[in-house]
Amino acid sequence: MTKPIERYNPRVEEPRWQKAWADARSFEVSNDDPRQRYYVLEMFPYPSGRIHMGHVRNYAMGDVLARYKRARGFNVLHPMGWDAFGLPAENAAKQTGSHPKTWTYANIDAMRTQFKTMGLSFDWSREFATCDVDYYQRQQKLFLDFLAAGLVTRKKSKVNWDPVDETVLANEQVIDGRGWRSGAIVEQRELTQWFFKISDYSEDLLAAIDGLEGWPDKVRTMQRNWIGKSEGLRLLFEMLPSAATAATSIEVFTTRPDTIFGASFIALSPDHPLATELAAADPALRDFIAEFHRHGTATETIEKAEKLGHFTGLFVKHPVKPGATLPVYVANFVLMDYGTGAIFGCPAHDQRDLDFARKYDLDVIPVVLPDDADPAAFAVGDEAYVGPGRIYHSEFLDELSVDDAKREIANYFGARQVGNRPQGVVETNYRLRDWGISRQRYWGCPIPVIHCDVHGAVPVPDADLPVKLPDDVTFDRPGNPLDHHPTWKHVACPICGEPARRETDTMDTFVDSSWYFARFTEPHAADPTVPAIANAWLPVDQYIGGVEHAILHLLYSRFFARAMRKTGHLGMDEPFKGMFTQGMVVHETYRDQSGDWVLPVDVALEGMGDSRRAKHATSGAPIEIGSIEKMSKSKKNVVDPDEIVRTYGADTARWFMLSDSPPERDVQWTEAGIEGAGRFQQRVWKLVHEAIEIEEMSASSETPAAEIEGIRKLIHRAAQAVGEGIEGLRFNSAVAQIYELSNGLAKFATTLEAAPTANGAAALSEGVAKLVQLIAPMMPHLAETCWVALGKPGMVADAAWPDVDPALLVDDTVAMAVQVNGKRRGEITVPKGSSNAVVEKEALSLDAVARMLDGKPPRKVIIVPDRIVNVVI
RNA sequence: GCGGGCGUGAUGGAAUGGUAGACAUACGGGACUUAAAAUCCCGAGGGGGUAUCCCCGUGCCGGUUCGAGUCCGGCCGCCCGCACCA
Repeated sequence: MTKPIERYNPRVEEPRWQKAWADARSFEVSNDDPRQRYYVLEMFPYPSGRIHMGHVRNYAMGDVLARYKRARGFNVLHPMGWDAFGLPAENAAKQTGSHPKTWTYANIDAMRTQFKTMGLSFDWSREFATCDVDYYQRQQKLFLDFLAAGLVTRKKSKVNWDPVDETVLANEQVIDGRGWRSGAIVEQRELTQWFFKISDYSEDLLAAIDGLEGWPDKVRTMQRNWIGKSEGLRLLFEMLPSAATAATSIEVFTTRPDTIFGASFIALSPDHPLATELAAADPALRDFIAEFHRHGTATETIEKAEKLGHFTGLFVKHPVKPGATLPVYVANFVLMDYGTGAIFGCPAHDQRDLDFARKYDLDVIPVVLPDDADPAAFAVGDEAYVGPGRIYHSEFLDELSVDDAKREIANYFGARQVGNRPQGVVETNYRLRDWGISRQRYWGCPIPVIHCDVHGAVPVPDADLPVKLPDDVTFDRPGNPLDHHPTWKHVACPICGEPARRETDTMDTFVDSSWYFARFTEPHAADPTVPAIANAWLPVDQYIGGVEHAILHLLYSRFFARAMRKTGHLGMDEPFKGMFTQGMVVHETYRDQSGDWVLPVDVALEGMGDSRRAKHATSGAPIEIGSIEKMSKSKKNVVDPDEIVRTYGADTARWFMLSDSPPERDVQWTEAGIEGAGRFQQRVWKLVHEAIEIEEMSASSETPAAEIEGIRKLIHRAAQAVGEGIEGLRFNSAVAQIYELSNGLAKFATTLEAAPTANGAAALSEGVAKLVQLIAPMMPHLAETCWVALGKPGMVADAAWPDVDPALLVDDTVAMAVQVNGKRRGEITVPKGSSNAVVEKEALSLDAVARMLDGKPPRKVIIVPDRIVNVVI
């Protein structure tokens, strides 16, 4: 090397290229571009004010794909916006006195700046926040259209009340009895709420999952389980007359009508109307129900073992055993909001029923015989038998399979009458409930409805949209500021003009994120979408986000697509063709001797393996190294992206995030890892300069053609493999391919420096130029700087993906492993496509093989052409 | 409890049923340096012979196969999701 190369300086180069891309509007996309479209979208963030490493990983992945697809000639839509409504803004208002709007937009500005330093290829001209009036006005329009189309309903319902956030939570937002955001124990309250009728689409949402081939199986399974379809029978039991109630029958839902001959009791939910009625005259039952409500859903995980019941004194007729009766209990394990809120218990074949029967000493009658069991000996102990088998002890169902018996008994009850109704009706039930969207909050999209004493809930006329949030609100007392506002809610009824009240509830923020992907296709349109344009872009080709949204957000968005289709805003049912859930960013945790968490930047590490020790970087106090966990502020195991960008540059951060782990798995952030990524950045830079200098050297000899071909094969194979890796979102293997190419080129450059050749320099130049293009999606700034250094025209961001010469992907000769009895003993190199006879002869003549054969002929020789030889002796 | 996934060197991880450990990180040795950093070269699954040879090896046990990290069955362990849904 004749002169030292200056180090690549990302602090200078990165801002320079970010400006160049912005000036050239490189990533702004036109809806009129005739090229094939590709829509890549990462889940938009909540504007907390600072980006974190999880964002860096998420958006780096999407950016690689977007830049790659651009290089492949697609018209790529890659937008960015803000999921900007929600409670933190109100909490900040309470704590700091700043207005939610001010706080939110300031956060957005800060995060936008941070995103820009990452060099992400977003079309910023399409940016919006869900709290923009422009956006939520259109969301109100969608609400009204859904309402008109019968997709919205208002009903009184028991709701999950979060006492800390003072708001209602959807079932899905309650995790282990606690609010998903506040962590407070959730209480039950009864309120009138607005609902989207997502359950109308239960079957459709379930069936369509089969077609979502670009989704992870895991997510598809989670959605199926969430929708929770089960097929069963609604069955009427006639009651023995009782003075306690006028009711004459109890309706149950069961998926196991085949076990009816094994029934030994009826159980009602504590919330069942009949239970409520009976409790009025039965203090003990009243206490039982009250006790149940005290526990509610909150402690269900703890008390799951204990099945408790209260006998009502009522009996029903056994529907298939004339003269027999079954006792009616109220039981704590029966849910009111699933099926009919009542069940029949068959203890032999349901674990819960068995636990209950053992406790209250009820009959356990087995009626399903496992296939190889002895009917005389088979008995149920502490474990119910829920598997397949033959029905027995069941008269006309005997000998049938479980499935056949279900059909038979359904027909039997279908043909009988109780009162004026069939005794049994086949019914499909879903776990999926309607989506309650009412929130008693200020910082959300106002529900555009006016309540009139005469006309009830009246939609706000389209012409009166938007219903804007008032700016002059205060947060000095609990509850909803919209409700407290002196004037905002007082309006005239749109029908009669008499004084009326605005709906003061706002929408669940999941509504905001259920259609933003559609809005991005034409973000400034007067209507929510321009269907022709939205339909051209959607579905999103590749959606990328965290697995924590695998159920709710994706299910709601799928519902929205259907609802928007029904109301003419969209033309497809499924919004996301490809879905990818990336893993988290994790880091070791550190604690000092008083048990307080310590930031990684304050920790000094030494040693390795079991002898690793940590101490405080400044005080030297000992630090305990804890488990590796998701980065979180509470455990302080966080690394600040700004800091990383300042120290190493955005490219290095992106590269490390992509290189270290498969994208769907968690990636462990390590100092060593980021440093290694930084070194690679410098190696590329150095290699580019070596290639330039070698080109300028005078060549006295020629590199042998075979060697040149070897290099060119390396180059073209890497290009091929990197492309395939990115297409398959296997970024880590694409990175490995780039490393191999770079190592190979560096080695070649070293030999050329000693003995320069013209043809060698040309091959090296080709390789380095292609290398720069291959790294461009991942380290775009470095690639641009190298591109200029190599004297290439324009920007690499606009360059086409390198062509691959298919001829260079195949070899004339092939190395075949030679095994003896399945164990590798050597290798032969033969022309590709060699006949088995040639291969066998070569293989058998290997020393190692000949030695093991010891003069005897092989028993068998298996040859997989061009792959492997196995000699069996 | 039910459902899904995963178990490979010190570490992250590669391997259409066909040469296990690519690539990276960490580590060790060497070169350069007054020294260090950086950089470059070399080594490396374990064990034995110490040369170029042999044995063992992808959580454990068994099976299918000429051949199993990969497929099948049964265990063990970890992770994720759902959780009284009749």
